[in-house]
Amino acid sequence: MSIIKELEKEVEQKISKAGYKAEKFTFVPSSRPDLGDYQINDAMSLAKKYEENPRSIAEKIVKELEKDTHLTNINIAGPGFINITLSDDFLISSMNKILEDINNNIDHVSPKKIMMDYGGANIAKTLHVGHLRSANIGEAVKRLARLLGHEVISDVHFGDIGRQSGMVISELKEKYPHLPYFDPTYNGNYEEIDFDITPEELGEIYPASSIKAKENEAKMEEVVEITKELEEGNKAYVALWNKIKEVSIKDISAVYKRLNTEFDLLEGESDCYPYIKETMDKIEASGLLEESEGAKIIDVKKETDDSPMPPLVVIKSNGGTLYATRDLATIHSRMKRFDPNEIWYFADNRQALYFEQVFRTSHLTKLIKEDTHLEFCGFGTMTDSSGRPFKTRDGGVMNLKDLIESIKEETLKRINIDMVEETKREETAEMIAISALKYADFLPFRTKDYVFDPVKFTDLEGKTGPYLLYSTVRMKSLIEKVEKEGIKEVSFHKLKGTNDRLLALTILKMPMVLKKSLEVKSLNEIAEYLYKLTSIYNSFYAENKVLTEEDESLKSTWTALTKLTFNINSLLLKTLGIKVPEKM
RNA sequence: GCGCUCGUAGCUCAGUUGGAUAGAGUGUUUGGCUACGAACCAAAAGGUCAGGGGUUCGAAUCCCUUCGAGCGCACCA
Repeated sequence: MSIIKELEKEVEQKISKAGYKAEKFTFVPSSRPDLGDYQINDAMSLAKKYEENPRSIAEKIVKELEKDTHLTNINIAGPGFINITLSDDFLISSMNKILEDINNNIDHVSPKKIMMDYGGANIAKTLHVGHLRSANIGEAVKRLARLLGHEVISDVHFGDIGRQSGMVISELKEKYPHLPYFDPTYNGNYEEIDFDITPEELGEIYPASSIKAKENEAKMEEVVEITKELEEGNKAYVALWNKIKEVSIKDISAVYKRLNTEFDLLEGESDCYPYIKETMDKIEASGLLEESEGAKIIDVKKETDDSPMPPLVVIKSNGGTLYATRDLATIHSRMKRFDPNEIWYFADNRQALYFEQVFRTSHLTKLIKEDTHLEFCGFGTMTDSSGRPFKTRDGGVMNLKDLIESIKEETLKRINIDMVEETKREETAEMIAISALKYADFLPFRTKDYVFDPVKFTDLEGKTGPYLLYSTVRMKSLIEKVEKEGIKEVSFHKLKGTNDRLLALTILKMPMVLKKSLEVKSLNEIAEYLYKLTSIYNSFYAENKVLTEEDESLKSTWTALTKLTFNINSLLLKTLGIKVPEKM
């Protein structure tokens, strides 16, 4: 348990010793740092419950709190706010404990087995800026969940089948009609056909096809037919599709790697095919499947619904599967193979209603256990400055690789060439560019739509990834210099100045930040916290000269403070999936 | 039409299980490299929290309402 959590429990006990039982006990960092470090707001709400003056309640609580030697300057303000200050001795011993083991600053959870579904890249398309959020947020939440003690299995869940496949094949047929894949009389081995396609070309095929199919009914009919034949195992189409998948997955995986996004499972929608029959048998057995206009549907309305809830189509009227069929079969497959307690899905908010339908169906048809928790973690859409989903000038969406390259180019110009060896500059620029991209993506709250402004991502100053990296690298450099010079020991002895104390207090807030972030599955608070901690450190850094400090115990304390901040930055940046270079 | 989400500084965003004086970055103005690394630090200015009403000791936060924006509403994913 974290030090601050232990203190919180202690304070809660004091309140009950004073004779009160708070319903919503609040022990939070003070909004008035001039009055104290922490505040307790319960006297006001207790006043109503116990029909007593809030200030007299506060006084009784204060009397108990005063017995605690960790706390000083306990005072009551306004209608009954209790302000308390942590003693320097307490802060110093806390900092030493955390320096010794950072787990003293983390509250672990009771472990669960969680499957996380994020990434969701589409085989038919190259990765664009819209794929950033799912990868970044999913990966970071995974790392955070593991840090706090959960067992997590992540799956990219490629969109590797469905109408998009039909779109691509149909377009290739139009573009390369001579290919043997489209020759019904072809007798040879489809695997040996000499045909290559680049990721770039692939990137153009799908949008072209999609536009045509929207305008041309005959084209759409062909797409639907090809999709169905592919699903049913048409050898030519399967061979062609496998080739496309190979090219595309290789390309996509390389970008994910650059984003430090790693998956335990590189499965796709099509991997659920062996489970579709079992899944449909289970759904059928529930007796809830109905026929409607030729399709098979499930009514997922609830009596408590106060808005319309459309039924979920499970099998199309042409007998084919669709997104929902495959998501349900994937759930069945995951339950059967991994038996997780929870499954979390990271996808665009616009899919919220759809997932609600799938989750209800899973419960109703008992594809999952009674207590299996399915959760949709939606994220906001990236829009342009006028609020519409982001498009580049020519109407397409910006390619993720191009974006990374443009940030990298900017970064390369600013690398400190005296510090970074020539052979490492490329790698360093990559790390800095990725940090800029990822950090900017974490700052807005998960569910909020946000404006894609290339300038925002390419910013290298202010509240940015490069700022955090630069400061962290500088801390490391300082620690190395102090150690090289020779120092007897590194630990906290005394706090001097407001920044030392502020830094210690900020460090103690870390457990709450981590806990809350995992609860809401958003990284913005961790991102803000990192900036806050780093900027306080930088003020401290500008104010004090550690290296030349003559007071031995102060030098030791300041080195310890630098080390601790560095350790926390390293841990949290790693959790966000951001790598720190040696120099920059 | 029904539903969901949202509206906070010039711009981009935090803050919403109700707490004290609404915060950052950026931009603007100004100061600091003979310096443990200036991708840094210090300071100023910038607000009817979309408008109105209500609940209460207390509202950016909860409820009602008006205006504005985005999204979703069965065989796409």
